[in-house]
Amino acid sequence: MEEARLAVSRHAADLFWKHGVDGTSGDAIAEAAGLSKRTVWRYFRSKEACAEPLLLATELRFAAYLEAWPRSQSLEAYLLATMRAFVGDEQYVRDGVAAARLVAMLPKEPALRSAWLMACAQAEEQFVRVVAARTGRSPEEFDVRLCAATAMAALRLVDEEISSAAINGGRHFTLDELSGRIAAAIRVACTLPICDPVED
Amino acid sequence: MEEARLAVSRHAADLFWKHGVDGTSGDAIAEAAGLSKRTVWRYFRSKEACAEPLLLATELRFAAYLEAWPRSQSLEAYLLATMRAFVGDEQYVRDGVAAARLVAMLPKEPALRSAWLMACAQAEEQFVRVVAARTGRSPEEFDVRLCAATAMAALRLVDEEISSAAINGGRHFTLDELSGRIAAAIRVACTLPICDPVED
DNA sequence: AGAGATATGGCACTAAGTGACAGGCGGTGC
DNA sequence: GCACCGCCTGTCACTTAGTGCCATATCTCT
Repeated sequence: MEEARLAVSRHAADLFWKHGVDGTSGDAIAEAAGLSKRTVWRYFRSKEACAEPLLLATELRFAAYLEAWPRSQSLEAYLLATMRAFVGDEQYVRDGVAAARLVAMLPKEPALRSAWLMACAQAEEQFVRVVAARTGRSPEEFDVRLCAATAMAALRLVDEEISSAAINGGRHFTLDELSGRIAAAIRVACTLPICDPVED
Repeated sequence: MEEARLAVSRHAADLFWKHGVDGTSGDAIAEAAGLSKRTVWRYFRSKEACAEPLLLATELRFAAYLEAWPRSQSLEAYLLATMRAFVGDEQYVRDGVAAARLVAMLPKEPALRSAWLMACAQAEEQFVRVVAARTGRSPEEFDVRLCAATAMAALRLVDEEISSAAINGGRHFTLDELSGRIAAAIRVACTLPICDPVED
């Protein structure tokens, strides 16, 4: 079910990238995904929303890995390690490129921006759990949610910057650069001390 | 023009509040605003987007006041003073209540959430300018944008919490409480030292 | 007065999105 | 084996969000 939505999202992202959001119809998405229009509208509330699962997938896998973040490891070390693991996963890399393309077209496509922000908002939820786990506090606490929100804001900014530089600017990034910039931004943004090893 | 959009937005927000987003049609908004449907769709790309100007108005007036933030004053002092000024402005208060209502219905109305996030994203731009001015750095710098993003994330969270408590929970807030909580959250979230008086 | 830029309305039209009903298909009980 | 169930999907008619195109009003500049 969630996997099916993601599959549709991959096709939608591809079409959005090739023809723009306005240039791709709901019918085209349905056809590319091999589904009836009706089913597509059952999966998504709107055309832009078709982009969400793909956008979310990248952030979510990221967050999912953070859930497994050992308390004894620093953010930098863990991030670099997980990103090394990621590049072995072909699907992940493909999704990452597709997502970056979408993010890179945000300035031109206001409709995509709302999908992007919605995806970030969902990923924020996941972050709340990570912060809660790492600080041993409740996900309801304001400070916990605040820390998750600022961390997510940092990740979003870095993502936007890197995606634009890579796609529009043709720049290249090494894994160390990528994980380093993400970690640095998150470290600065976090309002709770979660980035360094925590003792139990 | 911008004023006209805001006027439509006020009517739309009212209808959204009364009948829900799905329960209000574009025609209804147009009629309430005394405009043709055609003009409404010229003003807004989508139905949800009709909510943006109102949502934005509150944050933007807030940010506009921050632009005038004297370098010698702390965040807390200035916020309290400006909010005292705000309550004298009837229109502002009405808009604030209407905006709070919309924010309070976010959990039930996914469509509104995207409008809300878009408004926050726009307000973030304004924040970038404030942070740049107060630190004497360029609005292009990553650190400046990061600080604006985290501050905006804090403001968003507080807004969501307070709106929900006030509208859904029937709670009451004094000006000191309001400005205090906003200031506290922003102070914690900021990644650059803009909250205290800056010497020139 | 007349040319041009800008804002609006009217109306036909396209495309996004929904409701209602009818299968298809994998369990589960017997 | 079959009847039953819940769940997902497709079809098709339908509503409503949203656009293209042209006519008209208003305003400004000369």
